[in-house]
Amino acid sequence: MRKSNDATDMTQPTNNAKEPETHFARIADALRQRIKSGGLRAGAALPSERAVAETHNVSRMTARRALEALEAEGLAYSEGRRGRFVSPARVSYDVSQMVSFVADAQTKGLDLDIAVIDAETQPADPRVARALGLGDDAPVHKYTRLFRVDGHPIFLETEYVSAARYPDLLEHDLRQSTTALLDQHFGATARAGEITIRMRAMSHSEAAHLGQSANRAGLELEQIIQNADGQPFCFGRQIWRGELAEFSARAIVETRPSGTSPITSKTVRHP
Amino acid sequence: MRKSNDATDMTQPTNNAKEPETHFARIADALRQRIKSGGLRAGAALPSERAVAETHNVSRMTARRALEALEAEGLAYSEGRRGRFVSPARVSYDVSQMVSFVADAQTKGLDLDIAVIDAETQPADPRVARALGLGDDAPVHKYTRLFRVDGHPIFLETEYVSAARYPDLLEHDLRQSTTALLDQHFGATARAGEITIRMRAMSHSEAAHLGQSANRAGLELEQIIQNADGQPFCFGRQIWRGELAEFSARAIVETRPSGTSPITSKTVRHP
DNA sequence: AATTTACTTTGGTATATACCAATAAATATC
DNA sequence: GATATTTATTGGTATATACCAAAGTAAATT
Repeated sequence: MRKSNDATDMTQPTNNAKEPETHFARIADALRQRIKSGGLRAGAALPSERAVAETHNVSRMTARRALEALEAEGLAYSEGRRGRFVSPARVSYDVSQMVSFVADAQTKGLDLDIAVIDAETQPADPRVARALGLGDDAPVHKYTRLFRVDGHPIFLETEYVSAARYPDLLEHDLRQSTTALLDQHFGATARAGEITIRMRAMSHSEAAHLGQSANRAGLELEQIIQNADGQPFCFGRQIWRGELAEFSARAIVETRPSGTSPITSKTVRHP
Repeated sequence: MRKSNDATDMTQPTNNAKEPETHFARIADALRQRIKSGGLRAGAALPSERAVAETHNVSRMTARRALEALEAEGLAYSEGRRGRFVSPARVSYDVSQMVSFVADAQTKGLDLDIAVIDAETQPADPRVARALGLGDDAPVHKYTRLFRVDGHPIFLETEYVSAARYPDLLEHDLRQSTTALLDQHFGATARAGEITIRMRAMSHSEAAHLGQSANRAGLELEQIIQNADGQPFCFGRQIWRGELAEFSARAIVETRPSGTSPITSKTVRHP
């Protein structure tokens, strides 16, 4: 069952402005109802474009627009030429408590599995070198892994660590938490992390690994993991299927702004 | 100029797998180049669908797909029937240091302006009541504001606070930081916050306020702001234009998991 | 000079059609 | 019974066309 996305429309200034109510929107509404009412549950196949076109007496392109609308909402996803399916519930990831999704997923009892897509050692590019505090072209281990929950690909991660510091890392089984691995075998304990989250489009190959069609938007999560001395020792970049995830964090207001300087408001354009 | 989105494709296992190279993809490439090379800078209008169709000798629908691909990447955005334009650089928001975007934006010297869309007092719905620790149907102030940076609508926020605790809040000018407002006039000081970030589609009216076409995906940021006693006093929901923002956070690993129990890896499906 | 009117451009929606490649299912072959 | 082979289904791409409403521009009118 889908976790109700109770993000009710925020802007209802008492007006019940009639929605455009185009043709494809009505069809999308109908399908949306079938999903919400439980007629189509998570994992179930949606009717094909041609089927929707016929039952609603519209052209296939219009049926397609309706189905794509559901995709955009995250209610459904496409598996290429296999068909479209109802999305499962979102997975929550608390980024401020733990730096490892694996550990977080474990405590929640999720059926997680990890596949190693690629692993190699190569010179660090400028961005990676900067993040890890290494010199340019310093050797780094780079490994890409695909994470699945209940069989659904959910995100793709590429991590970088210094090859000089952790020489035989790639000899270990990478299908586990690397923070745990680095902790146990190399004494590198995660103490803090800097995380950046942004929305961006997936590349062709990323989309392919995640079972998505190209040009889909996803969430990129970039993190630099530091040890007790504040030294960064692991840099990672994840691309998540945006409709399947949500990230939570706890913020602490440390720097009590002295007096909280009066904030001047700017002019308003639509008064 | 666009901040280089140095999210280089993560999955390049030495293979230079030829991209599908469809017709619309080639056109998108050409436009992408014009943007990256500076030929089209932030704010500039992209050629219209019909213009692209003519110069590349394709149908308008194919030209449209190319332009929509750029939108999906965040390189461009559509302003309805006004045309498509090159996106400005992303705005960064540090969610772990400050609970207020206004304060964060100020320190960065951004040209921020706030427009009040709606403000009213009404009984709390269950979700809001739960977040604020109030009884159901307790009166709350609800106000919706549109935030712009350099004239670009960037996010829409609806906040809820107890009307009983802060009776005349709506009498004040809401075109400023409400955390500052609550702090100065009511002694409610933000100390911590719980934040959730997820990707979702915008509603029609949200998209309209943000100058977007319908069914666009955006980033929802939900936050519960607490005072020094851990009591929640402000609940807010923001919907951001995903291509214009990025969120950063700092995580601290507090609970040192004793021994870091060995993590069993699951079976891999694509070995 | 300010306002109204007419025209043009633009993206959004919609139809009808066509071909392709990957997938899945049914069928024939060994 | 396991293995090829054929067939049907599906989403992805592409074309050509058409109408609409909103937005911008130019011309005519007051």
